[in-house]
Amino acid sequence: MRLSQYFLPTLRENPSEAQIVSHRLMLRAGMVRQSSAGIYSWLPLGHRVLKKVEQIVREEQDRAGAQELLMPTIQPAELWRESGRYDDYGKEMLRITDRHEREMLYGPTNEELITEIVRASIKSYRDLPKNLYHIQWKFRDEVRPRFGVMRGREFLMKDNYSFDLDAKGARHSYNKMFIAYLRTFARMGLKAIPMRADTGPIGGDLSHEFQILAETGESAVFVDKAFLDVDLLNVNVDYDDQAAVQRVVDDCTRFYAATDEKHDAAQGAKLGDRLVTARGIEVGHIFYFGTKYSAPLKATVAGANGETITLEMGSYGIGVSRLVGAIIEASHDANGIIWPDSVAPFDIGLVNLRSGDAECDAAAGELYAKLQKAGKAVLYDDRGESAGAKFATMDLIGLPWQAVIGPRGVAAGKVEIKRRATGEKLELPTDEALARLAG
RNA sequence: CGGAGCGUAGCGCAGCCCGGUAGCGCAUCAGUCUGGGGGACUGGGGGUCGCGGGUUCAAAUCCCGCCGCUCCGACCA
Repeated sequence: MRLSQYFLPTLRENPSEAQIVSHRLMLRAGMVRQSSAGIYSWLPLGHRVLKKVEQIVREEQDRAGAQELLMPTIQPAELWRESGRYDDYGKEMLRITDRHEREMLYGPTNEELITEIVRASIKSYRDLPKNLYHIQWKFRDEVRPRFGVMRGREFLMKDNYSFDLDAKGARHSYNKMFIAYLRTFARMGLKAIPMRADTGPIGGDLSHEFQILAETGESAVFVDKAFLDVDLLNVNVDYDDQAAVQRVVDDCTRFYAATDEKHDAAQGAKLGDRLVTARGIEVGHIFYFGTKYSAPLKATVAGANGETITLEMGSYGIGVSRLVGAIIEASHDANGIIWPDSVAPFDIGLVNLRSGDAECDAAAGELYAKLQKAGKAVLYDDRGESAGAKFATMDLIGLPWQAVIGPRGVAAGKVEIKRRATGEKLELPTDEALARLAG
């Protein structure tokens, strides 16, 4: 993509409404624009990141055996009356009336809808277990949206729902998601710590939140220092091996870690100076809640002996749009964003320091074509801006690699490449630079 | 939902107290010079001062109402 043609409205100054770093940088880097409180448009650069994050989530869900579907954003109030949550949910739920005066709502979550789908179509114990997910926009009418995309009212969320015959099967479904979550966050360069969590209005008796430690986190968290050394980034296991899966989960929960609501002061005190108090950004939440929805909604199947079995359910959420902000909170410096390779909107930023100069244009154009041919996503800054402006833009938008072509380098047959994360710069002969970047 | 603050050009702000018909920096457009970390100069364009009402000869400025946004707290992926 040529930057001269790309829609990338960067801002030199900080918009006054943005208080935290990820919000400021997303606005400045031209990733999002606010439409109204807590509701954002995703501009091309932000949209690319959102899609990358979404795709990683999708791949790890698929790997763990979940199946993707897509449910609507608008749901009938009727269903929510069946589960009893229509009144429980309160003002956070956006209620809508259609032209026929039917009561509808913009879904804040999908337990009712998925349960209806399953109860209508799954009738036999032989059809279980099932784990179904979708990645869809949700709306929760927060009293006080803030922190940009991290606490919006409209947000993109992956949510899935497991259906099992018994508690043992449900536990395994839960454990698989636990591991899928660790893998998902690790692929985004994030260390998300699983913590025993409050189950909230969704209910249930087994729940973990996945928290990224960051100063701007919304809630206080308490962690055993030893936990910070546990390798959560290289989890790999055969999902069908129930015992092995359980061992991994046990291993990753062996140290104390709790959110504010679940924190046990006495247990924390026992840790002494091993207790770390920090703040966390919640990027995922998993629940096992048994028959909380399947019972009132009558989601049952026939068992082997013709008996009626009420389904055991769990639900699992990942805040996809929130993750984009969370990644920035975890990875930035004074000059801008530092994207982990896996979610970067482009792999390489190619800077032509002297657009309009025949030799520079030719060298940059050639490198641009070759990198693209090698399968790399390249943002080519071919604008007539000054060198400083181009460097500042590249640092701001945080592409993992920068390749710089200028008259000095062209004369010597060299290209300078810079790693955004470390600032390390290397001046290499053109073909070596190409090999390095294309590798 | 309680408390506070702010709405003036795309962004950041001044002007408001003490009424006289709008200004600065950045961005933007044209041109010239520049050219390895948001460069310089010259000349342009862009604002029903959030909306509605009131006071006044005259309102960005004073008064009333509304709307929006932000911050602190209680609540949430």
